[in-house]
Amino acid sequence: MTIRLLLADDQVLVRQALGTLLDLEDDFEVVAQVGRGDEVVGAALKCSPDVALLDIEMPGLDGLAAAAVLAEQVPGCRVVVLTTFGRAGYLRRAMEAGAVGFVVKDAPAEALGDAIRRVMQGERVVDPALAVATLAAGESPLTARERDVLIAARGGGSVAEIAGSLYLSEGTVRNYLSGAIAKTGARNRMGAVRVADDRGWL
Amino acid sequence: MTIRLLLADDQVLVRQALGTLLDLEDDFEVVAQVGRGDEVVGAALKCSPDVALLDIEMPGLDGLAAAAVLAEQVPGCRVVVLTTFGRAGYLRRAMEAGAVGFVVKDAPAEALGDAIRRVMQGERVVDPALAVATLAAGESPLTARERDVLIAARGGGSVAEIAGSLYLSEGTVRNYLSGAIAKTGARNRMGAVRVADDRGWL
DNA sequence: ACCGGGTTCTGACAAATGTCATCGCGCTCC
DNA sequence: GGAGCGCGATGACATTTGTCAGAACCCGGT
Repeated sequence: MTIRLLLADDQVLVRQALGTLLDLEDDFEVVAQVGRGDEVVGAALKCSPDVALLDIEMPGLDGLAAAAVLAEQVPGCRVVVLTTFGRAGYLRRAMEAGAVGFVVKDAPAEALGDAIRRVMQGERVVDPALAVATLAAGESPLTARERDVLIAARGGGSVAEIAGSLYLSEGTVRNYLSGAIAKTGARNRMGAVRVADDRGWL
Repeated sequence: MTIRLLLADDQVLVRQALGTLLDLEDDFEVVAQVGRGDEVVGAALKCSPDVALLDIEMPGLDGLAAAAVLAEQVPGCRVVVLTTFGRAGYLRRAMEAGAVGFVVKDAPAEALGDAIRRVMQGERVVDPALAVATLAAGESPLTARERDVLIAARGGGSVAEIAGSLYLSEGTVRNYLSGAIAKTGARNRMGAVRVADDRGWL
């Protein structure tokens, strides 16, 4: 009984290479490959894979959102997030989205096959070091609006532009920014954006 | 006569997958795999590959710097840069560093094998669309110091911190920053960092 | 009914940032 | 040898940011 796999990664070369690698294992069979997040569910419905390996950075729909939709619409398919960055917030959000495994791309190749087999046994698989880092980063202390403002600030606009895009007054934006700067422990906007982004609070 | 390959990429999983994929081709043989830029030259000297495939983002020494050293110390080895981002400035710098090929990771797998075979024929291989984008982005208009200041600013520090780290006065830093903001067409530091980074000027 | 917290605003203030003119130094190119 | 350019600095200035206090509103919980 082979394990049927769906592979989603926007980098064609990486996806094909990974597909080849996994197909060489006797008990794996790659039944679908997609390059966009919004193609994941369709492919899963058609090919009914046992496990979906999702990258996070994808056009259309990001891997975390795709994982959430998949968990809801194709409950028989287990989700393993396979991504470049072991950023703390990603892991948290992946788990909230219903993923049962989380593998970073700089793990050795055996770790991936191992993870797939273990999630098929019903286990949850996460790199222990990453799990610790996630707990250390903690829950986001930002309010919803502070988060919005930081996201808008990420593009590099002035307070006036941020205010315009969110339909807020400039003073309000400055207040939220001030709060976010305090909560992140940064000393200015750039630092706050950086810290919040790294911790996965955005 | 098989083509001997050296593979350098910091993500173990991607590297192994790529190695497997390439090894399946009859005329390729992966003779060395490394995960750090500063291991490239040593491995090349020991294994004398015909072509080195280098990722840019690597710890130790970045792929572009590694390419330059390699071109100088192991002239018999052709360099193909294989990277995630088709950022304009990367291509320019790769060529200056002596690379003869440039492949982005979201090209189809055949493109990679094709590129390797063509550089072995003495051709230079670059994705045409990327070449156009590079010409459009143009040469960096930044002076060396403006570039330094922007790099220092990327971390999110204040003018005082940047000045301290570069041993400059605060006024001087403000002047350079001002010049960089004007040249990038941005309206503040964040925008300037963003634009310059995207264009590969950093 | 009251309290607390998040949202939104205002106004005021200090600090940081961005702009400009100007200077001197050293280098290169003609 | 002078013109031009990048580097480094200074000082003055306007603008933008960041901080703080206060006030109104809505909502959920006690």
